[in-house]
Amino acid sequence: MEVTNAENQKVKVLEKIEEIVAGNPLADNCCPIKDIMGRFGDKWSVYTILMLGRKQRLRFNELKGLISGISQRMLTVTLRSLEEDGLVARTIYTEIPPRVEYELTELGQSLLLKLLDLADWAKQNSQQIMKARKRYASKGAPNTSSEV
Amino acid sequence: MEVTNAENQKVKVLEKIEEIVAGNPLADNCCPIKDIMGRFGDKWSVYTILMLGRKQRLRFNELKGLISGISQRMLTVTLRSLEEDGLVARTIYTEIPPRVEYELTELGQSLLLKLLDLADWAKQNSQQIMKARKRYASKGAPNTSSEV
DNA sequence: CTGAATCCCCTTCGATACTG
DNA sequence: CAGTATCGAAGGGGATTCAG
Repeated sequence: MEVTNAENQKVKVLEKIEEIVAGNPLADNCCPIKDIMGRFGDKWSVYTILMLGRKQRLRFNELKGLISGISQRMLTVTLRSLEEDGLVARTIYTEIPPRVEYELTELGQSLLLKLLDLADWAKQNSQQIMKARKRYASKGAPNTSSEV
Repeated sequence: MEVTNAENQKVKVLEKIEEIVAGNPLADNCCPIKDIMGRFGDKWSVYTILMLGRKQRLRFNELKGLISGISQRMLTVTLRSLEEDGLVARTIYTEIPPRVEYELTELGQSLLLKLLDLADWAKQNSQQIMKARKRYASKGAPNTSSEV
C-alpha cells in the first residue's frame, strides 16, 4: 500500500506537467510559467519583492539602498515591470520635494510566499548543489569518457 | 485572540525573509536564492526540467524536439548547467552512432515539484496579471497625466 | 528627490560549420 | 547522433544626463 502513495505522487506530477504544456509543444509564446518567470525570474525583481515584503512600504532611494548593487535605472525598470503586473503599488505624493512610495499588492504578497518557498528549497539544497558543482568540476567535465 | 493567526503568518514571513537576507545587505554574491534562481530561472532550464520530468529519460535530440524553439547550442549549455548543479544526470553510451541520455536526479525532481508550485501560482493568477497589465497600459502609464 | 532618456559596453543567444 | 567552435546580431544593464 505504500507503493500507491509514491505512485499517486508521480501521477499528480505528470498531470500537472501535462496541464502546463497542454496544447503548447512549442512553448514559446503562450505558456504562463514562462511569461511569469520571465517577469520576476530576473536578478532584481526577487530582491525588490523581498525587500518590500520586509519593510512593507519604501521610498525609491530607501529601496535602492537596501538592494545596493542595483543601479537607478534597473530599479526604475524593475519597479515599472512589477507595477505593470500588479505586484507592486506606487503612490505618488505631490509634495516638494516629491515623494514616491512603493509597496506590495496582495498579489505581490502571494508571490512573495512562493518565492520564500523557493528560497527554502534553495537554502536546503545549496550544500548539495555546491557539492555537485565541485564534483563536476573535478571529474564530470564534458570530455571525461567514462564507463558504459 | 484571533488576530494572532494572521499576525503569526506575517511574523513567519518576516523571519524567513530575514533568514534569506541575513548578513547580506548587498545581496550580490552570496544569496542562495539569487544563485539558484540564476540557474534555473532562465527560459530554457524550466522547460528542460519539465520535459525530463514528463518523460523520465530522453536523448539529446528527443529533448530538442520537445522544447522546439531551442537551439542546439542552448540545449547543450542548459543541460551542462543543470548537470553541473546535479539536477540532471547524463549517461553516455559509447556506441555507433553515439547515444546520450538525460534524466532528472532526485534533486532535480524535488526542484520540479517547486517549479510546479510556481506554475500553479502563475496559472491561477495569470488572469489577474493580464488584467493589471491592461489597466496599466490604459491609465497607469508614467506620463498619462500630462502631455508633452 | 524621483525617474525618464541617452550612450555604450559586453554578455548572451542563434546560425552555421566542423569533429568523433 | 551528439557535441564543439566561431561569428555576428540583439539586448541587458551601468554611467551619465536631463526634467519635473
